[in-house]
Amino acid sequence: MALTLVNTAEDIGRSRYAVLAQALRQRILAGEWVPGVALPAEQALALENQVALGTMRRALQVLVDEGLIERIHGRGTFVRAGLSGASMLRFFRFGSEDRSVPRSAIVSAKAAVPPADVLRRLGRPPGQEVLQLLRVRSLDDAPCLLESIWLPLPEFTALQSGDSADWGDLLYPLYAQRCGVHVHRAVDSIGFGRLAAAQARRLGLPAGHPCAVVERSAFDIAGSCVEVRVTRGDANAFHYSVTLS
Amino acid sequence: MALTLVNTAEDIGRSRYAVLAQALRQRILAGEWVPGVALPAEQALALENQVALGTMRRALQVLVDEGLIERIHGRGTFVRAGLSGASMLRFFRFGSEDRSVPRSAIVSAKAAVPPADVLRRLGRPPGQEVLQLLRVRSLDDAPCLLESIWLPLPEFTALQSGDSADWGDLLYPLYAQRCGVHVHRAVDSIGFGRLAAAQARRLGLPAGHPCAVVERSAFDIAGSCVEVRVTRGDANAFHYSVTLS
DNA sequence: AAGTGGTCTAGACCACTCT
DNA sequence: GAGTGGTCTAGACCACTTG
Repeated sequence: MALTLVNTAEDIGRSRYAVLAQALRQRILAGEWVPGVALPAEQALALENQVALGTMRRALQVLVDEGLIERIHGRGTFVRAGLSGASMLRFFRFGSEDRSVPRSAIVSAKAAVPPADVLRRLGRPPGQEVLQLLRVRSLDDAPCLLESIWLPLPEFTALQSGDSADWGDLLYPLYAQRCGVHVHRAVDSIGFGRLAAAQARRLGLPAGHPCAVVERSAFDIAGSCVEVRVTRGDANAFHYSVTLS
Repeated sequence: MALTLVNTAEDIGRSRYAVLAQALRQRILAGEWVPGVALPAEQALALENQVALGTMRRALQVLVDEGLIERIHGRGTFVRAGLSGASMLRFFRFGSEDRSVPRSAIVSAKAAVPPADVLRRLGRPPGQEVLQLLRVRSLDDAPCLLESIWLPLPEFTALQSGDSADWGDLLYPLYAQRCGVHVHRAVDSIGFGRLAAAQARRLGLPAGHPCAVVERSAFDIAGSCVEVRVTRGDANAFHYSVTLS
């Protein structure tokens, strides 16, 4: 299928490569190309759209900068696979020096109606049930992070019935394999709080202990929110670095 | 002065525009061009270096991406001015809705020998004196942030004698005007702690109250550390957002 | 009107990957 | 060797800013 050669109202005044980038973006979001399979060569795309090579290259560069595609010299242009891991560990410095992946234990997995703000973030109507996971992550058998995770249904029904013992330590690859959901972008919102008694017990800390709270909204390539997650860990272990320029 | 046309050992295997970018970068760091005055036109630079216009444009784009220069359509290419404000307020949500600049009060300003790690970050030998500022920032007359600031000497001698009453609420413009120091990049390292009694008193909070601690190292365009700052504020007001993609 | 950066073209040639 | 993206050229024309 070739790009339709229309000049929509939004196109006027915009540069050629910006219009091309937008057209390509829409084809990617529509699923015309999937991760792992190469897009047509830049030559072919340029011909198809009757622009010079350099113009098409520039349009593709826009999508590279957006993180939508990646280009590999000699191999081709690919839609970027989802995030494999966006470890919460980057926010904490626990004793162990190695940056190993912490062990994961699913405490519970059941359908439930979450708080209203979680449903809003998931873009679901009030009162709807979603899949709720409770997870404890441990380093050297010491629990360090507590996670509440909400996943929309029916997208994640595949996780509802199965045995969580063989899920492994990383959820995002699991989402991709079992549910075909690829996390492409995530927003982490950091705050401060205190552990409720039940939470403290699981982490081996006293009730009311200060904790860092990371609220994550994860999105797929089309921009739909596919996961809401709240992670809590000892405030004393929290550490994060930002650069301004 | 024209660029010297030498092929250093580091240049082999590197693209033409990368070599050009490096050469321009060095001339900028050496102070050949300063903020506010335009660089030569891309045409002139291309001629001077005997490359095509597109190649020079690409080299300049590298420096734009690095945040070293900015290009303004119809006006020219400029070395970027320093950060005007890198407000600590972006880490906190205090009551007042408007994102106004908090009032600033200098509590003390004196030469002193700082902790060893501060001297190390400033790249100064152990035992050397630097200028130490203690500052309280307030919103609606309520103190909200406490700052310890260390500035290397003799670069900041101009601030040692003067009256701090007329310094205003933003320090970085002051550094630029009075000391000729332009902050170009800053690294903020975030953690949680508790307020010592003296600190708590200044913020109107109980001793031992949880606080967020932001440790900043600020650098000039050449990469020298020109300020170390430790900011403390109520942990309950801390809030920050990061996006992964 | 003159000077600046921004867009676009139509090529050539190079470097990398896969078969 | 064939196919991919990466670099580089030498132009033309456009859009924006300033005098």
